[in-house]
Amino acid sequence: MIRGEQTRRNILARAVDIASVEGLEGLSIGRLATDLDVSKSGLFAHFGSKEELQLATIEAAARIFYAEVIGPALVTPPSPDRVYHLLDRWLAYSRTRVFPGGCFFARVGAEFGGRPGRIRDAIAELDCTWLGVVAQAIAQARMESDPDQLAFELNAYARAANAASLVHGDDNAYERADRAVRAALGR
Amino acid sequence: MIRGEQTRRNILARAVDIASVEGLEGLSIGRLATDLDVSKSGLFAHFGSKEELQLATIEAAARIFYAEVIGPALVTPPSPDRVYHLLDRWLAYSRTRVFPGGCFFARVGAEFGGRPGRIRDAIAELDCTWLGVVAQAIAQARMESDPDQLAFELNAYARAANAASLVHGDDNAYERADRAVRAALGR
DNA sequence: TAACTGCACGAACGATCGTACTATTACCCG
DNA sequence: CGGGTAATAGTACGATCGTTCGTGCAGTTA
Repeated sequence: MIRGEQTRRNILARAVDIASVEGLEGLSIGRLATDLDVSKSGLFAHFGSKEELQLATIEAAARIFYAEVIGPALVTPPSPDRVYHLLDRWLAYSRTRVFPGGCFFARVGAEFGGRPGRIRDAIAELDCTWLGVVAQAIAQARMESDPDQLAFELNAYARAANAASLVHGDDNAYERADRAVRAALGR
Repeated sequence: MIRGEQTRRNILARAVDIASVEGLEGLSIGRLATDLDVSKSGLFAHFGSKEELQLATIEAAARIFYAEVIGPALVTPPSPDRVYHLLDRWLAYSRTRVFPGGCFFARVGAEFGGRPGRIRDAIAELDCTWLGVVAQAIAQARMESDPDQLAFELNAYARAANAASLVHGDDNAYERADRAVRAALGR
């Protein structure tokens, strides 16, 4: 019981890193097993199918995201500061490469966006959750008549910075995003 | 010459559609050949390697993008209208699924963003070109002291709408993006 | 000690990947 | 019309994909 659970944890810890760069399709069982020095069949037995491995990887990434971004930002009491803190944590989460391939969800969202199925559904739900947290923080701070609209715009800045930094290999976009966030929040 | 060129065109026309959904890695030569009812080896001979096929596919997608977005918008003379027109064409390009998987460059940019190489370089250059066109239009309209900053924000709205519509399967995000663009342009 | 359970292993499956050859067709030019 | 070249087809390769199966080892329970 205990031994198996620890192995599973190790597998997923490595899986999220690989998937953030190579995608959930590029995450091959053989490659993952080789990296971890375990047998392909032993690893496979933990999940039963590739799709289950992919879903478990998304779950693991979501936990990391929550611990890195949402959790820390929610220590700030409801206020405009909390909204800024959420975005600031998100930008740091991308910039410091909590996942080596940048934002995990941007990577796999683009991969499965055009393909309906359980994986896309899981990603969509997590995206809704994140946007919901931001919108609620905005609503609680009473800083905007349309919290969802502002949440959309703030999230757009963050995602754009993540994408630009990855493609162009520099950090300039994060400064642009920070400036845009501050302007949108009236700072 | 003529016969071969036409075949190449047919191949790339199908390739961009597949790659916009499955990515440039998911674009397999066998699958592509089957779809087009040609032999795998005959198709392969046109490019010599998979990477060359991928680069040619990016080139073909860029031409379509130019014809669908940049070209039409540039008929509007330099002005705030031109800036809005550029963004409006972009949103239509994504919403009407000129590529079945949404924006081709968002898809493959996420795929190769974390992986240096010729493909990422090609994507980065095209991204720079697009942002440059938008920034120049802003500068010519003299609507902002920092055209690059505004171009970043407008592009962010568009990309976010593309991603959201794909993942969530609805068109709401395009209205949010349009609202954000109009607000940013002071309309 | 005997039976059972959880976990990982190696070997092998058929399918598909990108790529390399050779053979065959189809077209252009003299 | 015939010869040469460009374009396509055919076949085969080694590698890797996801998956299945049977087996052995470790630890717990009876």
